[in-house]
Amino acid sequence: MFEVLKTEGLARRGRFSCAHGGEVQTPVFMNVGTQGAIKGGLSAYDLRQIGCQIELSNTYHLHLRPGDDVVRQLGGLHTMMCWNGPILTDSGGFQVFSLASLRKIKEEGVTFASHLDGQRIFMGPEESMRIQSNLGSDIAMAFDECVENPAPYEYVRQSCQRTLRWLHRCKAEHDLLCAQPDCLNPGQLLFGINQGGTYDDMRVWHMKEISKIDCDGFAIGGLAVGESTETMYHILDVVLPHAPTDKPRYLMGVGTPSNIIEGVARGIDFFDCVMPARNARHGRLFTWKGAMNIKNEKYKLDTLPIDPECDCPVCRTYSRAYLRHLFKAEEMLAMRLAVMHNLYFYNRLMGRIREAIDAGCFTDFRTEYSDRLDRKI
RNA sequence: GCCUCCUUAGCUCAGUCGGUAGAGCAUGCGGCUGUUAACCGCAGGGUCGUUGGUUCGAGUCCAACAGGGGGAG
Repeated sequence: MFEVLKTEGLARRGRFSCAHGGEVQTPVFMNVGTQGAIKGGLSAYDLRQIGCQIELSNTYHLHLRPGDDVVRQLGGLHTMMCWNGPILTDSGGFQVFSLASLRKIKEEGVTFASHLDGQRIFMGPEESMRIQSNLGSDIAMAFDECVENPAPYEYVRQSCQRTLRWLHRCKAEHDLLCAQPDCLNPGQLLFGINQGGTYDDMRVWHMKEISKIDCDGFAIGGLAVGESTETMYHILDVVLPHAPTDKPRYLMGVGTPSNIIEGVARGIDFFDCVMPARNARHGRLFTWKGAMNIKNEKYKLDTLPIDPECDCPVCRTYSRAYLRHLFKAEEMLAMRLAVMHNLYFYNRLMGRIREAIDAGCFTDFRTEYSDRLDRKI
């Protein structure tokens, strides 16, 4: 189900298979469709056009709307959104962080006040697994607590231990659900999540503990949530030697193009991030020379494509000046084209990383691009 | 020609009892990392229509003029 095909230093070139859509080539970027849709107006058809291998949706958001029971009655998330490729569902653990003002954590789980209408929502490990089972995703994420950085050592220690206990409960419930005769996706996989804040010993202890559990992959969570980039890289350096080598490693919610290159260099196989889509909607576009703000006045009469080196459908067709006009005029086409370009760029970035590892020149690729792609132009 | 109201930032408008001016939008720029984000933040921008008068001091009170809206005839 996961195979490392080639390595260069710590970087891994692999392939991964799950119930839907055949093989995923890694390292891979998962395109984020939180509510079963890529924000910015992209369809499942568009996802194919921009080279998306695997899509990510969210347990908390789909539970609230339209409801995981509804999704199940519609045949599951794949059928509902007409995407027959692999889908990973995040567990709701990130919402413990992002909706911190709307929730209370206890041993059993987390009580949220719905961000839509305030209604009380209880979600613990079992609830998250049941919802993800109803969604029928290919990869379910363990329900964890994503702790903001920096956080006091003692808080992180207790949270980590609880997240570990939650993982045991997730695993048990997941096994139970997959064994049921009416299970929507009996082949659904489960990834555990490493936490531990910015504390080396907690990170390592937690990774060793979760590695003992028979998960199909392991994620590094709780990074890019307040700490410096250097700290994030340091934690990866410290924790990844303790992750199983025969299972995929997923760096959750990361990140910038440079973060991804540096993550691959440290042995990460899976990434996801809202950044390319969100920045696109806000007019920040990635290119092979750096990131541009298409709304800047200097593009008013610029007839070049967003990135002359890019062969995405947007760059093959439209000018910077037209994109800028669409943004200034607040046409929805602006966001759609911008998101298409940025996601194509991210998927192409992963493709070039894979090609580089295959060719044994990832080190050169890293040297050429790591400091360059986040830079403003 | 008569009566009346208006004139303050690029636009639409606030501005208290007279104490040398604010907002929204627009513009420019920045931020965004398992989405509560088509969002958030910062900045530039003013001979307060003109000329006089009263006053220690006028966007504010008075007069004339200019431009504009409305009304009566």
